[in-house]
Amino acid sequence: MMVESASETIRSAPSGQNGVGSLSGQADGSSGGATGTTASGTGREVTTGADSNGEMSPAELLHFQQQQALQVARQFLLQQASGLSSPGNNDSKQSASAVQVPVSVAMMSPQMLTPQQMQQILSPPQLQALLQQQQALMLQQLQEYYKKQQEQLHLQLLTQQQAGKPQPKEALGNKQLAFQQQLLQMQQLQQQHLLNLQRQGLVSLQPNQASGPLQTLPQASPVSPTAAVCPTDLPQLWKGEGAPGQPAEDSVKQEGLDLTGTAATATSFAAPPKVSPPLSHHTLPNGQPTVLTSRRDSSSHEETPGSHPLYGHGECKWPGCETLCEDLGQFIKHLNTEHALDDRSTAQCRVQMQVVQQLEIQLAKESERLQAMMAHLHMRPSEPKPFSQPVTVSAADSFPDGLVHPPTSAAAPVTPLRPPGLGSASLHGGGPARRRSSDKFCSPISSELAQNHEFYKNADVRPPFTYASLIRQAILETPDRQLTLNEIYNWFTRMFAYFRRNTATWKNAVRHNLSLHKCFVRVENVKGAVWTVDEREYQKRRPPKMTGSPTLVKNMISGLSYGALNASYQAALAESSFPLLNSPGMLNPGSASSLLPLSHDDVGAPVEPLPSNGSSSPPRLSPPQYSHQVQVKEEPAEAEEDRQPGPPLGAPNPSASGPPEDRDLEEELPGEELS
DNA sequence: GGTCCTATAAACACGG
DNA sequence: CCCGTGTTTATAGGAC
Repeated sequence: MMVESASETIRSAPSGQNGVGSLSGQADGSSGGATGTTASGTGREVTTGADSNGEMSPAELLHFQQQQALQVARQFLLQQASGLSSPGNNDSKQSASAVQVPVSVAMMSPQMLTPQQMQQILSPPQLQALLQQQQALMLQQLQEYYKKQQEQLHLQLLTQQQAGKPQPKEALGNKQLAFQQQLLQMQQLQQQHLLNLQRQGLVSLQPNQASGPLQTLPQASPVSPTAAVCPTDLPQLWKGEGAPGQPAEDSVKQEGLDLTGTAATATSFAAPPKVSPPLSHHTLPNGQPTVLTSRRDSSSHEETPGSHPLYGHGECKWPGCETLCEDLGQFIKHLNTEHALDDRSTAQCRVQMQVVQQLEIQLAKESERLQAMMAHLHMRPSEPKPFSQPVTVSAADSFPDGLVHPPTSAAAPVTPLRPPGLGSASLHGGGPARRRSSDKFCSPISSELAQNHEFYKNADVRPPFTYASLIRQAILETPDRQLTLNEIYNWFTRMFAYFRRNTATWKNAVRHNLSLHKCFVRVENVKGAVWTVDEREYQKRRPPKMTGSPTLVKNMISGLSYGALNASYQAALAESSFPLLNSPGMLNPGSASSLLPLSHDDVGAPVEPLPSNGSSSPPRLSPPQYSHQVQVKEEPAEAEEDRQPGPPLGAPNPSASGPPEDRDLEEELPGEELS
């Protein structure tokens, strides 16, 4: 989809690789480019089990099952995510393969799209409303359900007691057993719910089959999940296959649900003319690497050579699109034509992103619940939670240094699987701690980078940042805030697989940028020259525009301008039949801004670094004011910059280190006034 | 259509 | 002379 335009802007990979810059050792072709992996790695996690309970204590059982439920949820999340990212991987109508991926992936992958970004994309009010609704409903539902289960349990116990087992001892034993069973049942039901949730995206799964493995309990669900819970307004989310008789399709249909499902249900399914429940079906693009057992239903497309995540069962899995395609080729064609980069697709993408986020939140909640349960039962989670996230998803949103980032399935296609729990932080060569400090005044690029560090590092993908911003980032990541040219080179190659491969040209570009932009100041040193960043200059020159990943940028921009957002988003909503969101009331820019820390990417967000200045009329600001603001922002950097260049390195010429700044200031202020 | 910004390519200067 | 580093110029595409 978005690839097309992307390739347009990002003019392919540098063709003529004259061996000019011999970066000697560093260009180890280790990058390996976009080799396999894909999201397939998800398939196994949940392995059923759960049956041999006989010896487990209720608490253990509980824990175990909760874990499973969580895993299932996780799976679902991953799939959702992969579904998101997938579209970009194949449709390569044009060429520039290496380039395309990044853009599209960057655009859709949750990994790349940080929660913040997602939030940017979706108007805060929308998000909030969604979240709240969904959560409320889910909670309500679960609570009701569990309540009922417990009641039932109680009842059963009573019954048993009344039935009067002669021996008290046995009675107790029975009681326990009953409890265990009940617990197990509850857990299984819960798991089922989760599975349903997952399944909804999988059109293919048949209710019976799906439930098969689960129905290990004899008294399996006297109370069908649905029945138990079922307040009519319940999100279909849980409805799923609760009712055996219900055709999978049925439940599937609502899949739009989770995300909005709630909302949608609550209001009504005002399916727009064109596409009905848009989000529906596709959600789980193709292949669900399935969680449970190895059901073949979903068929592991991922693995199949000629598969596409958005293509399955002969039809396009794009949200709201069920176009039948005979073969992959036809599908690709369809994809490129029908789902090209446009407002609609973009918006749909956003919606999908929200779906994922939604699920993440749910997972977090479940996780929290588990912990609470465990705590209550005085159990300490024995097994290391594979996905243990900070329980509160919101935490991820606010990552101070943008290091934490949830499910990374998005990057799956290209990056080596990384331990989910592991933030990219740990991988940061430079050292997270160090960066942390600098982040304060680093542009968001840092967070973006931090979050997707792994991705860029391993994927031969062109980072969606300008050379200037990258160089700056490299420099600012340094304690000294200064780097030699060669060190900058190294940073590039270290941080981006892309720059490991396409050497020559970008080095030239780096040099060119260093020389060209006033924001880069060259400081003579004992051992040579180092480059530093003049934040003032850098900030000054940002407002104008942005380049890098056109699509990404575009999206970010749109995310910033509510007008655009609303337009596209509503378009999507219309198609997605999310009436609730569509209601004007939901879109409230005012609250939006207050809720979201609109952090833009350095790439395209001129505003961030200079918030106060963000009024975007820098030049107009009175000199004192302007300079003041800048200084405040910059102080830390400057301070270091001032000292570092000189003293630490021997500073033969103190004039070199100190002056540059002053000089700049002098030079700049006038310039500002002029502009 | 003009302007600004960025990317890319390439020529050239300089010093080690 | 080669190489790395810097500087500068030219060209092209995208965005406003």
